[in-house]
Amino acid sequence: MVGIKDVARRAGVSVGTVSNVVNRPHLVSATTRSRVLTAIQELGYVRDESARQLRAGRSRILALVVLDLGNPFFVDIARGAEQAAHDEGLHVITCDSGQQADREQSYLSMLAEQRVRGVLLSPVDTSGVALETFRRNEIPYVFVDRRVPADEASSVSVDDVAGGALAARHLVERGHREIALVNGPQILAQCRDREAGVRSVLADSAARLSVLETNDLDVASGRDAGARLLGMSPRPTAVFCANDLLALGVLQAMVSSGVRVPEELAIVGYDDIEFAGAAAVPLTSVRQPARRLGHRAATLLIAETTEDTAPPARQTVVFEPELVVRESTKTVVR
Amino acid sequence: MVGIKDVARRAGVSVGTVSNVVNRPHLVSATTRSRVLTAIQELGYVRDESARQLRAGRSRILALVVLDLGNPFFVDIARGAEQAAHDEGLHVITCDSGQQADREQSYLSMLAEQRVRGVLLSPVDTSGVALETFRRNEIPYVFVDRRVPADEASSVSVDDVAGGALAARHLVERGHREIALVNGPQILAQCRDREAGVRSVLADSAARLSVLETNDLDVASGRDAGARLLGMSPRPTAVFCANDLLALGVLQAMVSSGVRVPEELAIVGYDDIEFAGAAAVPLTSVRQPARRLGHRAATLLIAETTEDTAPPARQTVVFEPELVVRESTKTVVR
DNA sequence: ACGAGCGGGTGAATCGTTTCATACGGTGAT
DNA sequence: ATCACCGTATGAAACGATTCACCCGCTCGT
Repeated sequence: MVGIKDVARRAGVSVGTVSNVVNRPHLVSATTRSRVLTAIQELGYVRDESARQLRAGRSRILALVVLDLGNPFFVDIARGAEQAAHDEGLHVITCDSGQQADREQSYLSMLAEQRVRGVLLSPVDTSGVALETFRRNEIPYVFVDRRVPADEASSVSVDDVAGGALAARHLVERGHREIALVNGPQILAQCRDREAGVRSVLADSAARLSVLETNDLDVASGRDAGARLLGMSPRPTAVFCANDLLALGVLQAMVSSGVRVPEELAIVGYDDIEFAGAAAVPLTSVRQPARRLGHRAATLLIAETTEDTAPPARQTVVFEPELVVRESTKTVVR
Repeated sequence: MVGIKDVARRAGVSVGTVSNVVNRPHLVSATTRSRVLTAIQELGYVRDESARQLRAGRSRILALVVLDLGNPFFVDIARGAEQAAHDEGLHVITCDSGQQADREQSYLSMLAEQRVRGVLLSPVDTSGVALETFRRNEIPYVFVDRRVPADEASSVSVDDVAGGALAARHLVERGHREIALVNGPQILAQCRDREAGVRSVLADSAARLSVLETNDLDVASGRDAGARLLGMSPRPTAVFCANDLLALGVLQAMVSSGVRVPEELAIVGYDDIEFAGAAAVPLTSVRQPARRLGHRAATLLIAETTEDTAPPARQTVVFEPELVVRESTKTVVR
């Protein structure tokens, strides 16, 4: 494998000069520079980032660890983050923890060993012990889609309590009195918060809430929940699902067993992924600004890594969710 | 930042011994080992992969470059690849080229600089010049979802010609005579092949084909194509879309302008992503074994990187697609 | 005429790890 | 008594790039 020494020999200069040509071309005379550049061309020299990084002590890579890449919501976050990173000449690598604490931990260890420049994290493990390593080694991290106290770290999130409330209020206003919540696992703060939002609204209403908890936040779990929903009595007239994948699963279960949506069951989802509007019955959903979330989080993280002077103050950014009403809740009860 | 030297000092041993504790524990006596391990614990030592890699000459990372992470098909490929890599103690980083040759090139350069162990590539750029670097530096690569001659590289793909034919035959058998193909850009081999499959079937039939080409393979492009479709006369009675995202877009356009599916327009998609079955009208689609694709490709790649003896023979794996019939083509014409 | 300053270039030290030749005390065979 | 060997531990060389102190040959100001 060709290294900087080979280039230097070929061009008849020292390795220092080659390095300068690559990194600070203005320090090198035009003639030498072109001689070096042709040598690089001819040999097909590609610089070795690991050596570069060893010397520099840190890499040019940001990491993003998400809960589920199968959820387009997180893909959008990734896109926002990548865009912000790209503008700074950094790269983002995205890791899918699949909502499993051990996989998350495995990725985090890997990232620490890689000495990534910083980490964007949408955590499973709420305890934060996994981050001890980063703290010790001064690798900055920013939480995405999860609010944390500002003294702990910066975070960029969407107000999930408000989002849950938005959905619940909508259903109550439509006249529903038997409402179900199909929620993901309680370890996820998003799920806890959305439920809290729902409860805060329903407490002041005449509506009754039943909660079905699923293991995963995916379509298959939604189908299961849908099946369970069908067996309930009294059967709810409306269901709020903790995300759109669940909602699509529930909807599939209804369609396949001939239950009409929204006449017999109204459905509200969460995230407003692109597929929500294309569903069997277009889904009412709580929209989150995913791309902006990712972009903003990456921007914050980058600011923390470029510590010209003092480390910048931690920030807690909270976006507001927005209700998008579609067919799946078009009916009014009573 | 704490390094191996700090650990060595703390434990009162040499750096070589610390390295042995971490990498070949059996070479170290139990007492020394535990002394070193506690030192590691106390100091919170995390080994530096870049140094490790510099010495080793290559990393423990595989890369996967896909056309569009917004397409669940590629997410499934990624999952399959990750699983295969994980079993070998390797990690996969996934890059989204967004079907743009320049972004693809940018990622490939980055990966070469990182000296990744190998690359799984679903290429935009058909020319393959981008791979010159990998060839020179002996970084193995395997094509995913794209067949190439075996003397060039291994590849794992699905027979797109057969897939296109499958869809077309299905529509012809249903009695359709005016068929439209909503296809993605011709630079993508997948699109060319699927079209070829369609044409091979329609040539022997009484059906007429009109082709609408889109710039991207996403839902928005599908909506546009749907709108164009509505303006055609005679209007096709069936449409085959080069992937499910396009199909969902077309379907949305039909629903929002009151055209009944499948009565007025039958739709066939491609990939059979999870959302296809949950669509407004569940989509007939050509299923591809995405996970197996990724898993097999990674397995092949790994085999190429562990060159015990001679480099293994290049392989060309081609899976067969499968038609999944749903509501969107349930009608019979005439 | 002499030193300061400058553009352009050099080469060695450095980053943190792995690995390999070497050392050393002890044991068993000859 | 000598030697070979074993288990264990050591320390230095290597990996490839960056960086920094230094050097050389010029020009310019005084």
